[in-house]
Amino acid sequence: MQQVADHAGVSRATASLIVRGSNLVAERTRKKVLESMKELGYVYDRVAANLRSRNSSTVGLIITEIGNPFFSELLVGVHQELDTKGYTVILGTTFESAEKQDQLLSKMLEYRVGGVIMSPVSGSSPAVIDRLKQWDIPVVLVTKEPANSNSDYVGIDNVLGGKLAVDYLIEKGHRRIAFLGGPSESSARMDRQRGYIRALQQAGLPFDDSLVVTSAATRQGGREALQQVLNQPNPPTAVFCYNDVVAFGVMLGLKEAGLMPGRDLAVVGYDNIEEAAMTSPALTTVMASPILVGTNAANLLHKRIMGNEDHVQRIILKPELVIRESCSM
Amino acid sequence: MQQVADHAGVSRATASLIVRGSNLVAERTRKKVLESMKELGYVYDRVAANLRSRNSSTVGLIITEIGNPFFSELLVGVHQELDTKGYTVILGTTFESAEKQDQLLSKMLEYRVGGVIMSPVSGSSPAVIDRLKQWDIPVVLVTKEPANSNSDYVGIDNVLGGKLAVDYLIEKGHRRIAFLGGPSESSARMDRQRGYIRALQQAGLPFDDSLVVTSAATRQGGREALQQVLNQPNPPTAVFCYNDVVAFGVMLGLKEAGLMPGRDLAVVGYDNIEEAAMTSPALTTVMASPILVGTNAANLLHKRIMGNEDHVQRIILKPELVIRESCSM
DNA sequence: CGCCTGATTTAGATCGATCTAATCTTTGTT
DNA sequence: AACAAAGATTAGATCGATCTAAATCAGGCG
Repeated sequence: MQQVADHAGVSRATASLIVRGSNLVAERTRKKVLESMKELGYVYDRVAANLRSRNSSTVGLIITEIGNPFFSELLVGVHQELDTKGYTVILGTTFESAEKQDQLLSKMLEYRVGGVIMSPVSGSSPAVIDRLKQWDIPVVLVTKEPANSNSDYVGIDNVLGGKLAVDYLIEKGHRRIAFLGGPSESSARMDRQRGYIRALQQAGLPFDDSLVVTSAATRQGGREALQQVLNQPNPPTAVFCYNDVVAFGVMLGLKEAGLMPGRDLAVVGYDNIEEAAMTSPALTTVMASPILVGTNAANLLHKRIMGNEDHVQRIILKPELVIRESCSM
Repeated sequence: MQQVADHAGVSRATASLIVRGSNLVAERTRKKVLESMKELGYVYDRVAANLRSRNSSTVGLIITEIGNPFFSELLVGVHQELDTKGYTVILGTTFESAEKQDQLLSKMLEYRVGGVIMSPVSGSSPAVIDRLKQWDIPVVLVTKEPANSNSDYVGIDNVLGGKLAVDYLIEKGHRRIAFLGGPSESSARMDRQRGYIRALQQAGLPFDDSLVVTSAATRQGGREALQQVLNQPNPPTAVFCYNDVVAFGVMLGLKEAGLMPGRDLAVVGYDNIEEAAMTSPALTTVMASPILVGTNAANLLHKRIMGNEDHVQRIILKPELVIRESCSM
């Protein structure tokens, strides 16, 4: 920058004003300096700039699992939205490990990010988040939140989602409905289960806890959960799955057992990831619009960083049931 | 850091040595300073550190499309590998726009990344990459490369992949085989087409260019390409698709037209993304192991950054055919 | 005890920008 | 013509670390 300034016959300070697009500077000088920059092939050092000005233009995104399309779609939403606002995203994945999550948060601190969007590891305490807040780094939680965390939150009405799914199954005539998959400590899972129970109660159906199985939120988890429930003396006629990925595992497991999803067992998923429309039978599922969660979170974080929001926000998106063929009995 | 140093009764320089894990410092002092850090809640400022020491510990990853599972799996590979080596990934998506790609490269420069892994936009010239090299920033290209770029490259033997797929279809008795989808300028697509043509020639089959259709590398693109080829007077009995996502679109289109993939038209994909095993019928496809591409690229970049590689590397992974049910006629 | 050697520690400059507060130029007013 | 107000520019300190080269310290030896 010194070189540019010298070449254009101005001071460093003036050159600095220009790269920042200040209107304090005369049009003639601006042109002159801009030319010098082009001529010398000057590259702005955003890192040095951030160091001095204390505002970061980078934000951290911490998710629990990158393999799950729900999160990669959420990433798309966040990324798109923040990109247009001029932020740079630095990415971290916890793989559901609290230790990794701590490391990542430390890293975000060390990089002095302007804010963080995170989906906390199931069962993590609000303390980890307070660590960021202590440094005045805004945090927006997505999809899950630790009990009584007092943070901005963007998520999905999981109780409603669970209820929608199970109401539909009941309406279709099912009376033994299982709830399969997902990690037990996850707040999202607990809410979906709450919806499940509420629907049963409302229909006067008994709650049978042998029909509720937790597992990893993966295909493999879904397969295993299905085994447990299928081997019972009185197996269910329908299953509501923690998410679409689990549902895929369940369908895979059914096929392996020579059973036909939709005919021999009704299956409902959750998330409505793109692939849900492509399986056979196409998956009936609760639409959670991960991209929308992402864009909302990004917008909220942006406002927070700008200081345009004063009190804690909670954005709860309403899910909808997408009916396809996996329960057409 | 000044505060920590004062509190521990040492100088800034000593404290700095300690955070960097130097062995020049006495064990007793180290302990003392580490304690002061804990007590004062000190947070290392990696940004400031990078500014002075000129080595970045962040690397850029530029991909063309985040929605495509091929890339999100590649991202997983890169991310995992670089994570363990202590790098931080900053992410960019070009959406196949050369302009966006330029912007992203500028951004990477401004952030003084230590290196870049990128899948260049189809048809981009080597000039954009030279811009980085001029600043001594190592670049590893993945999956596609501009004509005579002289860079490190990790990719898949697409000619072989195309040949494997079409050989198989020919062996199954097909004689009219289409090649559908993908952007025309993409080097990956051109190579797969080359393999397709080679297989036809070897079997003494004629090349009919009305059976080759380009499109966006998306589901929708696949659907559209299918229409074109299906409305012909003499439609094909098998299609080889540019990638799995396109193949999904094709299968969707077939179902919409009341046709059954595998029975009425054989379908082969490319990539072997996770979902390929889950569709119905399960997709026969060429396994390209995006994760492996990612980890290889990450390793190569790491070596380059360390200065452990002297001459240009090209890593070409050999694909394999994964036979499932989508051509079981 | 003084000197040398190797192990520790440190002062001060530096990375590339921004910020503050002051200075230098214009322009407008009476 | 004198002076104030507005407009444009700048010197020098600063952000939080690292680097260089020099200073300090401890132990061993003649």
